[in-house]
Amino acid sequence: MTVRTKTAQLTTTEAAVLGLLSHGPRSGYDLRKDVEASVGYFWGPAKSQIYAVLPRLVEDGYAGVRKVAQDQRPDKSVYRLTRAGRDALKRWIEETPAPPDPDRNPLLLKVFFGEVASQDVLVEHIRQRRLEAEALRSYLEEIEEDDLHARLTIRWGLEYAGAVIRWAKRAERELSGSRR
Amino acid sequence: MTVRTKTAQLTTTEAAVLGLLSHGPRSGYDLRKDVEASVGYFWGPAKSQIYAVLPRLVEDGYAGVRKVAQDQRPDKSVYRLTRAGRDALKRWIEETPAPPDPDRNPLLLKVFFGEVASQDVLVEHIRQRRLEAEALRSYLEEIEEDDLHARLTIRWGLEYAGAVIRWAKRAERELSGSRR
DNA sequence: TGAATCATGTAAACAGTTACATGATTGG
DNA sequence: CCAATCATGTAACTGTTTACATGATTCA
Repeated sequence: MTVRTKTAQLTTTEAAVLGLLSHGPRSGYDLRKDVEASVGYFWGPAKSQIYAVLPRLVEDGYAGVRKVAQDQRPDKSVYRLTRAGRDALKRWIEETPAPPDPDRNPLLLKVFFGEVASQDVLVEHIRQRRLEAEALRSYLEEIEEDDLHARLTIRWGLEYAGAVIRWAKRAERELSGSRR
Repeated sequence: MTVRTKTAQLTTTEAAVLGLLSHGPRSGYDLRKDVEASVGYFWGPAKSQIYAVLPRLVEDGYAGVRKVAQDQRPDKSVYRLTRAGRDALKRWIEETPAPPDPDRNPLLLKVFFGEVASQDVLVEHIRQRRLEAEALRSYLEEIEEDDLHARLTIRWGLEYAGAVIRWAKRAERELSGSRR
């Protein structure tokens, strides 16, 4: 049998799920909603990942499950964080090195090798990225958050969006001015 | 036998390698050096990936190989971009949608769930990220680049580094002021 | 009637990483 | 003599995604 030691490192998705559970017990379905509403813009696992991760967390003693029968709704499994789970999350935050960033940026790759392509199409890609950033900015600007940690992530989102917008505007201008 | 259609989408690493080959014929070893000196800070595949990708590109007709015997040095395989390869790269740049960004940021996850951990350790993580960004900025500031596309990626790096530094400074200050 | 929501998963594939392996040559 | 550079790979693994599957209920 496979005995997994408690000190084995969490995957990022496992840590994210434990983190969400630290806000209270939830089902897999609830977690998916939560992700969208909170960490969604910097962490978005596939739903199948969430369902894959949950039983593993239970096996490792990081979470407990309780089956909840519902009438009028399908039954659900509600997971809650255990003390060991909270410790594991703490360890992950404190000890797991965060990989250096900026990492893997396909758009930049397109720009860097952009001379072989149509400049108009390239500009359109950049414009699209800018529109996304503008939408993110408006979305984040409207959030009133009183938790310090959540506020910091929002502020990062705003800082990031601002950087994208400034960069994109200039890039759009300069690439439009170049012959194609 | 497995017949791969020419129109199958490139992986990002394949596109990156084709892009590098568009600057002239190179061996796998050369490509690794190139990555470090150019796209390295936003695209860094493992070396084994490069060697895995190259024969695949040849199979698909996107690159040609030539074995070069060297005395005083191990032999090497020099790859060059074919016309089909250039077309594939162009198609990738123009047609493959670039995944929205910011995507997958483990440090932000740490910050968001940071209240369960030691604030000092958290601040240290952020400080570390800031130091990386400051190093990146100094590195990029020194580059004199006359190619427009390359210059745009450098400018993004500077914009990004600036955003990280501003954000981190404030986060460090605010988290240090909070009780742990 | 039919789309959206609630609710949970399986199977297969995939891109990419880590660790390992080999061996010659050059320069301090 | 030893570390670094040149040069190329294989094997095993892993985290994650995509596509598929099921079925009840609510609301327009």
